[in-house]
Amino acid sequence: MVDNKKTNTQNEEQELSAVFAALSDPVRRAILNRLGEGELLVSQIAQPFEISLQAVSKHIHVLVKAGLVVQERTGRVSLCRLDTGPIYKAAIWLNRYSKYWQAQFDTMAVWLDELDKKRK
Amino acid sequence: MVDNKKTNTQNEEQELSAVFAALSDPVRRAILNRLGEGELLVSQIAQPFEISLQAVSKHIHVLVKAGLVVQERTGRVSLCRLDTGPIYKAAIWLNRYSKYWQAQFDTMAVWLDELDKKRK
DNA sequence: CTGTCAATCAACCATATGATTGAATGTAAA
DNA sequence: TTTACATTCAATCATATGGTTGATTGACAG
Repeated sequence: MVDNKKTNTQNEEQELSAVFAALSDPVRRAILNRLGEGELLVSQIAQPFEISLQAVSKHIHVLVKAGLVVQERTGRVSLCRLDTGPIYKAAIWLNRYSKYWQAQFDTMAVWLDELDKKRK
Repeated sequence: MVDNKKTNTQNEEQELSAVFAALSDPVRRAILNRLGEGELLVSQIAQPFEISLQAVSKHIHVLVKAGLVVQERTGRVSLCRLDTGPIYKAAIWLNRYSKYWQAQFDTMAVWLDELDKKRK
């Protein structure tokens, strides 16, 4: 098996790109939010959206390819659930900027307040 | 000033989309990495890349639009530095999945080990 | 002034993305 | 064994993205 450090790094880079790209779409983030509350069928995921079922199915596929969602087909339905392994890596990458977070901590505090207000 | 809760949420969503989209490109992540070590001119940022200066300039512009980089033009040069405020929001968003992190903590530990090995 | 140089603007191109509609697949129910 | 239903596949379309090259802007040096 040919697999050196450089190749690994490239794979990590690609994986990171796929995760961030998957998270860059509001529909996909909404799907992840709903899956955070429990497993759902494709049709259940699609229900609240105004776009077609096929479009939602494609979004789910993007999430699966990025490793954020696992799909398990039993019979004619397909259960989807979170698989947040790769999100670790994204979070870890973001954490490398933590020293800057400290410097601008007030900004974050303000934003957290706003977020709390919205959730009431 | 017309600005209701729904509009705010949409703005937050768009901002989050812009941040994640900006982070989804390996060149832009590399730029952020380098800026993490200090301020740099556009030409200095472009130097290690094989793509054209114009392409790098466009990448920087994407980072500026996402609010991750601030560009300050003095004379004919343009200093770039990190502005990680919006990264807070991305990190906070990711943290909503922290309960899943706990469940799969072993996976993260393994990945962190690999990361350490790479940095040696 | 005039030429040089950092950076951006502009036009263009190839490919990727997100959506649609219609057909196909395959399981469950009648 | 039909029929209905959940999901995916396929073809198509409009727009976004990332790259190129060439022209433009605007500050500094000779």
